[in-house]
Amino acid sequence: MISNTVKPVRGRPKTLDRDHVLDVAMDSYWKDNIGNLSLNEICRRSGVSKPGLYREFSNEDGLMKAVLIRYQEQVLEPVQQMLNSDVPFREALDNLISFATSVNCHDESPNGCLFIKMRESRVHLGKETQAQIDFLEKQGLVFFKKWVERSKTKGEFSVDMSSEFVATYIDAQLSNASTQLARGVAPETVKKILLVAFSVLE
Amino acid sequence: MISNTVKPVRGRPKTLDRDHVLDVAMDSYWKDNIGNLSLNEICRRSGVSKPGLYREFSNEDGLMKAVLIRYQEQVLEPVQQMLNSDVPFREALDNLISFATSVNCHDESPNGCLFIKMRESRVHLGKETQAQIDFLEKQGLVFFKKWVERSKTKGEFSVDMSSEFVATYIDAQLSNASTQLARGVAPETVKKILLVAFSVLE
DNA sequence: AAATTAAAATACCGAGTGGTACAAAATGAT
DNA sequence: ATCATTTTGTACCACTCGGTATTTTAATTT
Repeated sequence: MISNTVKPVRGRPKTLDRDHVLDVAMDSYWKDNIGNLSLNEICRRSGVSKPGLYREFSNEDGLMKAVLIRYQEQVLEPVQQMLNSDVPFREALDNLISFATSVNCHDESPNGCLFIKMRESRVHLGKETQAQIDFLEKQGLVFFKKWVERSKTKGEFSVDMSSEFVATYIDAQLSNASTQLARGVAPETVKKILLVAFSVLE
Repeated sequence: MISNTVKPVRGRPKTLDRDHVLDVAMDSYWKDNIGNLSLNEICRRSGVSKPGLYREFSNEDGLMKAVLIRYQEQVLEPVQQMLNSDVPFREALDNLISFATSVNCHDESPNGCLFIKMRESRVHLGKETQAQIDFLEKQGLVFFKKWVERSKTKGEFSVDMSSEFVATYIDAQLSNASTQLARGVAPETVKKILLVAFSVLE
């Protein structure tokens, strides 16, 4: 948050609100089809001129990467912190299910996890965005793995599976839930499926 | 397959090979991002002029619907027939896993199920295609449900879940597998995940 | 041979894309 | 007041999209 407080000594004062643009862009990518969502549309929605957007984010790739970083900070990090706390495994798993199936938006529109959504269309995004996706994926898997390992040492997890695989399995099931929510499947149904899929972990 | 044998009495003879266009289109939609794949590109790949394609399929929506129907006939139907046979539940489930994780293409490129891929981007497709997707989805769920019910009466399936939910669960897991394959996850990993996810069904 | 019929492809349409050149505007420094 | 500096937005670029009007070509019928 240091970026917006530094003011240049001379020149026309900046009016572009970086955070506002990122909010609008994040919301847009989240709700609409990423591939069909143009920069023009984001400019329209955020009330920013196209050159202004390019000056701030270089190009579409830069904007998407910035959106992903913001998403990590605002949405993913709290979940990871929850996993890092001393919540018992089963309870943390339930929290995870709640996170994954919570309808996070005030209005209608599709839901799901923006990161997973972008990961699914990874190949068609820019290089910077791809790298950020890969980074978040790797980081997420490491988090899951460490969490499982900690739970094993605490004796809360005794299924005979490698922590690595369990992390992959959880990631897969959460991805599935996100995809289904985005498709419009009822959250209760998604929740039921997650419960059954995770029932093998105890 | 009657469509191509009827020959008009007069006029310039037809040279457009409908099946060839459908093959190319199916392959293209399967491997590439559907949203980024233009009719121009399909014309280029199939060696057909654009008006030719429009004469045959009316528009993009018509082509996609035709592709979906072809996919159902060529890929989905054999699977459903397998489920309709008297194969024991567990064996049929294993077959299903094999189907879902088989790398079906000669060359590199992404894999997965085209139907599931199109279902995921349903909202952005044409009306006819949407209707076809809905039809195939409903039909698939009915198939799964009947299969589970038959297995229950045969005593091969004794888990306490409604056949309806089991059908939904299986559909969800297969969708997940398809999405992962399309994303480039190793088929063996996908297979492992499916095995674990389906282990609750026995 | 002429007329009819149908399918062929070229060449175009308006709209939208990601991206940029450029001049007006707004400030501080001289 | 003028200059230097920075941000602003208009207006444009080449390109691609889905879709079509139009003319040419190849066959049968008369």
